Amino acid sequence: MGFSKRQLFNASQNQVASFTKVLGHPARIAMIQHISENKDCNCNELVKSTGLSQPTISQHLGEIRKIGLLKQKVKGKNLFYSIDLDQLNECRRVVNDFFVKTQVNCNK
Amino acid sequence: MGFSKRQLFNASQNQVASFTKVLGHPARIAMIQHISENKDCNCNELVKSTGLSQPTISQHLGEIRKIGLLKQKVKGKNLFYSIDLDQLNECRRVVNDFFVKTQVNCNK
DNA sequence: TTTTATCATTGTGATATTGCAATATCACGT
DNA sequence: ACGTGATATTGCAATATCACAATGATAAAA
Repeated sequence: MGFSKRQLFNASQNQVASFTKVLGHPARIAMIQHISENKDCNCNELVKSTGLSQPTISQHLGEIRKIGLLKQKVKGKNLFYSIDLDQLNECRRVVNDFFVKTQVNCNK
Repeated sequence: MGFSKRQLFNASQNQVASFTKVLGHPARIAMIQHISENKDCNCNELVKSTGLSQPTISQHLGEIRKIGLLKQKVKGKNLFYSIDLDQLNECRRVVNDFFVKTQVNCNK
């Protein structure tokens, strides 16, 4: 095989997994942190701060964008990235919900 | 390539990523939920509840065990799994910390 | 002792991910 | 128009992940 059998699981389970999957790489964690710490952060800055190549960074940015965590604004030839706070909160809520429910169930 | 360049990132970033990576698969989310909802849950029960094969479940259990989320006790030929609540809380704390810090940084 | 039940491990095929070089695109400045 | 800088896309190689069949290990039951 090699692929995930998503159809076996419900929407909520797949949602938690799709959020956490994107967070499951240290480069993406570092990138999200860097973007949050530096207003008007562009791709080149992420390349420098991580030590990864520009295509690799661009690809990771695409993954982060897929779950809606990224906002971008064009300024001339530059693209400045920032975190979509609403979606970050949604992501946090979904993941935290999973933790809380699991914990509550354990204590029954 | 194909491997992650962990050495480029700090311990905290790698820790968040290693926790979320394990949660980044719907089968493991479903398994953790099922274990939390059913005291004295064994491997066979997870096979039935997920629809995945026994070796696959065993492999996922190994991943969950790696981050310390699993406790197990032998009862005859059965192995009963439960969630390690302390580690679940630790995991929750680490992940939530990431969210909180990111959010705070965004608002500066 | 043989069978049966439960779970882990190993081996394998299929697919996904990671990372980068090369190239493409696009907007600005000259 | 041309060159330059910033980012995305493509193509590729290396590695990791996912899933399962086959097998191994162990302990209760027959």
